[in-house]
Order: sequence, then structure tokens, then C-alpha cells
Amino acid sequence: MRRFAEVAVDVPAGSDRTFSYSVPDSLSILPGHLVRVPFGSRTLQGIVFSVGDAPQVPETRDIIGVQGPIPHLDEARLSLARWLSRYYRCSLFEAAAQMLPPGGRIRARTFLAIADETQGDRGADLTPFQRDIVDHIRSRGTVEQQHLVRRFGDRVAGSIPSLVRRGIVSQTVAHRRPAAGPKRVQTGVLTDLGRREGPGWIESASRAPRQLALLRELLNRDDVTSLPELRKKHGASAVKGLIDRGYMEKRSQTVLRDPLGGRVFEQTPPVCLTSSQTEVADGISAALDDAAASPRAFVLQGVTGSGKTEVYLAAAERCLSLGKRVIVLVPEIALTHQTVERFASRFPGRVAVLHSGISDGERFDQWWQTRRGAYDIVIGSRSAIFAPLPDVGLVVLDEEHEWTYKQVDAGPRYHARDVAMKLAELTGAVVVMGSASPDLVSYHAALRGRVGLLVLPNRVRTDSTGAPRQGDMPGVEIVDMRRELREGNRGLFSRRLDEAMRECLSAGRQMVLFVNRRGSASHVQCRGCGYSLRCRRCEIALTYHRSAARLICHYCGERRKPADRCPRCLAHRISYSGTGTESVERAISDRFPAVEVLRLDSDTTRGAGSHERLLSRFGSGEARVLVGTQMVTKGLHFPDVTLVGVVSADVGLSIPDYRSGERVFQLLCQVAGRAGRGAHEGTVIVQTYQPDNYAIRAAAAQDYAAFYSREVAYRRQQGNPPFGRMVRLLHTHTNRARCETETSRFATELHTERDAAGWSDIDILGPTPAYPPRVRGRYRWHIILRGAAPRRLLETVAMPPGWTVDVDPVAMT
DNA sequence: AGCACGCCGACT
DNA sequence: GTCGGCGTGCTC
Repeated sequence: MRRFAEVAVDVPAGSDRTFSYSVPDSLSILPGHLVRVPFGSRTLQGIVFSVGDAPQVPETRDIIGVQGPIPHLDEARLSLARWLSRYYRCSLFEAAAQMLPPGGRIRARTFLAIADETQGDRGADLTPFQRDIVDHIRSRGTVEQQHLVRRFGDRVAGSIPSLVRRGIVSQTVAHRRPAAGPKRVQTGVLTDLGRREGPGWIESASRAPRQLALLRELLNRDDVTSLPELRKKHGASAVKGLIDRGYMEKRSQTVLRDPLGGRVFEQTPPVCLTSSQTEVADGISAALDDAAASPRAFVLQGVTGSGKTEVYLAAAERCLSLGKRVIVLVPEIALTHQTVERFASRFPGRVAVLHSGISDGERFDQWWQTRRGAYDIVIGSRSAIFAPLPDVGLVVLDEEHEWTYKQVDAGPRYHARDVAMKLAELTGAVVVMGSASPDLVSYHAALRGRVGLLVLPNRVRTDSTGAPRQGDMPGVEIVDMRRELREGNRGLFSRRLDEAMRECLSAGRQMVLFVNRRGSASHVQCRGCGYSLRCRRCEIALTYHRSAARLICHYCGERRKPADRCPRCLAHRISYSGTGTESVERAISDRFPAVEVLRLDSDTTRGAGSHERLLSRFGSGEARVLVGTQMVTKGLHFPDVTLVGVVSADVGLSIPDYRSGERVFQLLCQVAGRAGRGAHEGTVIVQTYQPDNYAIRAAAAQDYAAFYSREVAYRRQQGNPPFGRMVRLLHTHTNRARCETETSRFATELHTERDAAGWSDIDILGPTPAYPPRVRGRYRWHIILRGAAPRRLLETVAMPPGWTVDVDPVAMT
């Protein structure tokens, strides 16, 4: 019986359908296999979704070959890919590609260059559009075709063939080098001859002492050693000599790279859980033990320091004892190092780490070892939810409210929390979502009973005997900066914060200052004409960075020398205002010259390991003050920190986004959690120009319930999540007018479609300019769909080129 | 992404 | 008439 495979092919316009291919007798094809298939005139990658005996079309072509020792995806992941593709509106291959190992997806890239200058200069032969393309290629040297498509639009594809045919432009196709593959090393092993005759040869006391030493070593050890190592120890000639004699031979062997390898973790026994931790862990265990138990997902609410990690560890232990495996998601691996270490030391040798911070080679090996079942626990950032772990029984999302769980830049714009829920539904796994300030949508679901709610009410502290005791949250004070200003204080620090800083330093303690922006001055403006310096390619103000002596765009990274006169009116009246990490660092140094200050932001943590180095310097007490952006709000545990200052809590409140209140609340809660983690009382001082804002007040009171009830009322009133779903349609174009008209045209089309279908419950908001309205030279307009099922509207409408769809957007930027 | 097909304006 | 650019639709 002939077999046919349904294959999702890696073709951009490939929608969410599969193509039928016949399976040649020489190949055994299973669902989940990564294959190469003929597609038109080319060979492309595809993923087999099913195998059967009925093709969709009468004529099929053969699958060319199969990649990988075993199918890359299992049945659960294939179902997950189907869901991902439908829910987030991407091609089936694109969805499945998220679940491939590093180096798995190999796309051909087409490069263009000017082939013949003399031909290119015969301008009369070219249409204006071709002229534009040729000029662009000439100015850049070699250009990837995809860049041209982004720059000039889809019709580039139609113009290229004639330019190539006439020899004006040359086209080269390159396959992206495989990012990673198995690592092989040369080893030297004894031959049978060597094993038989070797001992005798040593007895004969030959005049080759180095060869004898090498032979002796090989006879005495069981494990294999790499050839380079043997050469280093015994000399290349000894190695060659033994090989020539036939006593040793070269072998090639695959070795595994392990990011945790070489690091010895002390195995730590489970600590004694507090009564509330036990209660919570029992709730999770009940769901793990009984596959029919409901609910199967839990929000675990607990303030920082309440021992959520200990609960995760207990749940993982239970899950493993039932013969199932665990995925642990952390928001950013660099900032949650401690969590990784806790798991690695509790379950030595059983933990795989999958995230972007490790090398492609390591990731490759971890991926395949995980696929083969060599690990029981996978820890990683967002994309680790797609780890090929067999028999998943538990998925933990640490700090579930973190926005990094949503993919925003490319591919399917998925939310790892929603993917986790779907994966759990497909596999029967239990989901635990931990946070001090849960995402409003998650918490709402928990109150409605769709997911379980587990609460850890108090901080756990260890006293001198090592036994846990209940701890207190630090006191939070709000300082009204408007009043400071009225009373003549124009500085960065209020009198209260200044006083607290002096107290903290004189008591020999440490402090953390949080500033929501890097740089020295965020507004660079001419006092003569009011002109504010903006990025040439983005519609955004440039930030002055004193240490780099440059104006930097925080959106595209463009760097400019600061101007000493206004580019518009030429007056020498440029003013620098607005706070950033650099200006705060400087203000502290001015005020306390003897104190060492560390700055932690993306400027000071660029190099590999610099993040850890800075934190260890702070941890050792060498520096007493840590100034930084969001980075200082997450996961840090420094017992000597008794003061946390929020220099300005307002940044972000004015961003036109329905979630800005939630953002500020979560941020302040997290910052507050950094103080008083040791034996001493902590103080948190929040400076703000909006002391009456509900989010700021609730965060200061550490009152999640107060924030929730207020915020949820707003959301209900507006029909925003969780009371309605959202889809954001973003259109970008290099031309301002065309961007605007295309967005309006499409909005009209959507209105017509909606009214024809009678879906009056779907709101079509906009079109409006996105924020910022221009990035990297492209204007940005968007339309927001809102309602109970806004995605329905997109099922009947095809997205034109130049549009991106973001289902459940986390930010409107 | 590439390629075929077909429409439409500019030329031998 | 026909050549070539350019938009459209298909590829199992």
C-alpha cells in the first residue's frame, strides 16, 4: 500500500495548510519528522503532520529525505503547533518551527549585488522602480533580497528576474550556516593488537619511552581521551608512533556539551516547609496524583520571599516520583540564576537548561538529550515551553506576570502562559503560575474558579538557628514630589529620601535606587525655539548619555554627537533635562563622594558575564549603592539592603496603553520586595508626582486586592481584557501617506465585513498612529479589534502584505 | 520565495 | 503584431 504524508512546508505564504507527498519505499516516515520536499522548482523543509493512504490531490511528488534520528516533534507538539498556527495566525510550519532544535530550520537567503557597473549605468533601459532598486543595491554593496522587500514592498520580487536576466544584478543563494550540530572529537583508543602485544612490548624495555608512557596510560584507563589531549601530554610523535605500530587507532566520537557541566552543585535536601507552604504544595500534589482532579492550573500568589521556589521544588519532586517530567519557565535566565541553581542542586544531573544565553552547540545537545528523555526537568525562558520533553506532568511559570513571556518581535506572537495552558490540556499536565502580583487576567480566572488560587501569605525568614520564621514586608512611604517642588527642592531626591540615604549609609547598610530609564537626560531641547532633538529614523526623543558622550535613540540605537547649537534656530541654548540611571549615579557621587556607586542597566551589562560581575561586587559589599533600571527589580537577594528608593514612579503612567496601571503596580511591588530581605528592617521610598494614583497607592500599601478591585472595574467598564479579547493589527510603511491610507482602507474593509456578518459585538478601534509613530524609518499605524471573539473577523479577511497580527497584545507599542 | 501566466503599453 | 514589465496565483 502506498503511503502519503501531509507536510507543512516552509513557504512564507504557506498559510495553515499541509501538502500531500508520497513516501518512497526507501524511507520510513512518521508524524513529526523534519523532511525535505520538492516544492515548485525548489527543495524546502517541511514537517510531517500525519501519514495515511489518501492524498489530497491525485498527483503527488516523493519526499526527498528525512532529517534527524527520530521525529523532531511528538504528537502532543504537533497538536500544539496546529493550535498555535490557528490561534496566533501564522503558517503551520512557522508554528512547528518554534519547536525545532537550534539549527533545525534552514532557510535559503538570496543576496543581490551589482554585477556590471556599465550595464547598471545605462539608466534609460530601466523603469523608475528598477532604478530605485539598483541605486539601493549600489549604495549598500550586497543586499539581502528580504531587505529590499521590506524597503520597497512585495513587488520587488517581480522586478528582480529581469535585472538578473540582463546581467545588471547578480543573485546568489546562500543557506544560513547550520547554527549548531553535534560536536565530534578525535579520540585515541587501543586496538586489539595493542591490548594483546602491548604489555609484552613494555616488558621488552623499548627505546621509545614516550610511546611506552602513552601505552601504559591507555592500558590503565577505561575511559577514552581526546587525541589533542594525548598529544599535549605525550607528544605528537608518541601518538603517531603508536598508531603506526598498529597499537592505537583514531576514532571519531560525539561528545555532549552541557551548560551546567563542570559546575558542581551541592545536593541540597528538601527543607522543612512551613504550614502554609505544605498546604499549597498538597493542593498541587492532589492534582498531580489524580488526572481527573480539577482545576489543573493554579495561580500561586505569594510576596517575594514567601518561599514560592520551595513549593515549585516540592511539586517537581512529586511529579518526578510519578514518573512524569517538569518544565520550569523563568522570565529572564540572567536575572533568575538563583532559581536555576536551586533546581540544579536539588535534582543533580537531571536538569537541562534551554535559553538564549548558552551557546548554540550547548543548546543543540541539550535539546536532543531532552528529546531522548535524558533529562527530567527543563528550565528556560519563554521558548523553553516548546522543549521536546516527553511525558510532561508539570509546568511551572515563575513570575507569571512578567511581560517577557509574550513574544513580541517576530514569528507567532505567542504568550508562554497560554501555550503552557494548551500544552497542559493536551498532555494532562498541571500548571503552576507563581507571582507576588499576578497578571490581572490570571487572577480574574482564579477568582472565577477556572484555575485554582493558592496563597502564601507571609515572608519566610531564617533566624540564627536556620529555622524559618515569619517575616515582615518593608514599610513603603510615598513622597509627593509636587510638594517638594513647591517648597523649593528642585533636585532629584526629596528631603525624605535624602535623609533615608544618609541614615542607611551611616548605619553601614546598602541601598538600591530604581530609575526607569537609562542615560543622563531624556529630553534634549532648544530653549530658544522649543525644538526637541529626535532620532532621524524614529519619531522619538533622543536620550543623552554622558558616559558615552552621545545622544542615543532607545528604539533603534542610533548614536549622534551632541550638538552645541540648535539644528533649527542655531541658538546655543540646548538644555538637557529628564532623569536617567547615569544622572542618578552622578547625583549620588556628588552627594556622597566617598561611597562607591554601581550602575546596572543595559549599557553596563553589555559584555558577557558583566551582569554577574556587577552583582557580585554589590553582594560582596564593596559598593554600597546600586542604581539601575528594571534589572534591579528582579530576583536580587541582598540581605544588607535596607533602603530601596524609587526615584520616579510616574514613568510609563502616561503611555497610551490600557495596561500602564498594571505595569506600574507590578514594577513597584517588585522593587519593594528588594528591601529588608535580611535581618534588618527595610524601608522603601517612592517618589511621585501623582501620589494619589490608585496603582501607586496600592503598590505602596502592598495591597493586591485594592489594586485588583479598582483595575478590574476599569477593565469591565472599557470591555478590556479579561472582559474582552484584543487583536492588534499593525501596518508599517516607509511612506507616511501610504501607511495612513492603507490602514484606513483596511479598516473600512473590516467594518464592511463585520457589518455584513452582523458581529456588532466586535469593536474596531482606530486607525490610530502606534507609539512611537515611526521606528527605523517606518511609519506605524494600527487598528485594534476588541470583543468576545475578535479573531473571528480575521478568519474571513486575508491580511494584505505589510501587516502584522498580534493576538492578545501586551503593549500597544 | 520563485515561477508561470496573462494583461497592457511601447516598440520593430 | 510582439516584446517585456508587472500583478496574480500556485506550488502537493
